[in-house]
Amino acid sequence: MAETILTAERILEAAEEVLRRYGPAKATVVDVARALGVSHGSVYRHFPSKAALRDAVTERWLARVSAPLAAIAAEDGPAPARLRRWLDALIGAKHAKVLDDPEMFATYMTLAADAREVVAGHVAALTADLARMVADGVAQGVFAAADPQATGRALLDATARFHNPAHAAEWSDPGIAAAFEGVWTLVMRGLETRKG
Amino acid sequence: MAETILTAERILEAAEEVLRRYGPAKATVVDVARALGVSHGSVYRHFPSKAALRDAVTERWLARVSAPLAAIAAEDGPAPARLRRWLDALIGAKHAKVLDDPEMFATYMTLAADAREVVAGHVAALTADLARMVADGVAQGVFAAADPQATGRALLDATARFHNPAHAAEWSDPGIAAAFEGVWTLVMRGLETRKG
DNA sequence: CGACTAACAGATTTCAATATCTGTCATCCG
DNA sequence: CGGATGACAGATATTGAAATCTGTTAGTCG
Repeated sequence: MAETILTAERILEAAEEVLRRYGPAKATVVDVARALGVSHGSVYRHFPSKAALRDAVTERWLARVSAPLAAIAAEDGPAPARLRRWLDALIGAKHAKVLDDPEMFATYMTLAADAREVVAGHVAALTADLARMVADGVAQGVFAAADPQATGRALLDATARFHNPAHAAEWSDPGIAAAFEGVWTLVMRGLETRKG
Repeated sequence: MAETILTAERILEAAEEVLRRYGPAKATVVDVARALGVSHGSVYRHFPSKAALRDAVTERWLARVSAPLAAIAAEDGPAPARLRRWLDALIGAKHAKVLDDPEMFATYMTLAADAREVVAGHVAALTADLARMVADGVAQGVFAAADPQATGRALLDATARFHNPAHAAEWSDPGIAAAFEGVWTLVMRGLETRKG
């Protein structure tokens, strides 16, 4: 299997492993090439720069987060429960990642800070999921929202403390779950259609 | 004036100036003492450690932010407008600080990261302001909230993107004001009493 | 011919020596 | 005697020379 042809995919695999081992500060293109048994020049045939390689690693990682969420957003059934499931999945996935591999999480935070464009795409995908569920809720007559896209974004922003990595240090706070319930209650009340 | 007796207050003043000049990484207790024309041993008569001195500087800074907010929270009049004024003041103050002295803002972010307890007190003060306004709104019959304290905290959390320094990099985004309006609309709708 | 290598220039990082800092304390001064 | 000093030990930071890395390209190999 070491005889396989060198592909972008194999390079990404090796880059992820090298990042896991050495961390973002010490992982070099030379290390990645060494792990693959090729010269570092070969890596530059597939990625124009170290930054591009890191961006691609980041994109893969974010895709693994957003794929299952898109599946939830696309489900049938009542929008409110689906929205809750989606948020629980997003928040649960993030919290689990910090818990069971804090160093790798810190590594990805560093990568993401340098990959603003890739992150913007990820945020757009999440917003689209939320907008879809809001629109579904409006169609079902359970949500009131003039602009589902804007409301989707508002939901993402309002819950930032619970899923945005910038707040990761707060996730070990014992009151974090209660705090999320507080925000959930508030925004659900803001989303619901009025009775009477 | 250089003949004034050495007080904690004068040390804090000098420490702030030294931090402004050298930044958090290079500012030393020796620098502070030098600025005051005393030996660094004298500084340790007033503060038990460099960390305690930094904490005190941080506390002063946070107090300058929260004092005007407490005044707004304590005003009379309709709670919704007051709440909006309070949030505008908080967000406006933070954004102004980054805009007109980004380096000092970064310095304070570094200090705050090491002064978790002091920051917790600041957050508690802000939450108390919000809880008070929510409770006032309930008394005025314009807000519905079972637990004003929890709802106050939910408001702070839901608006974190717009005032928490961890998000400072996003504040130059041209869409940030619109994003705040989106969250404001959503949470106000969640706060209002239901008609009919 | 096309994937890969290897050598290179300039930029960045590492490492160990040197200098500075933190926190303490015996001592000094008014 | 209360407030300040300055010298000290151990920890931390700075510095500059040497090593390594990034990105390019001329050239090798199948």
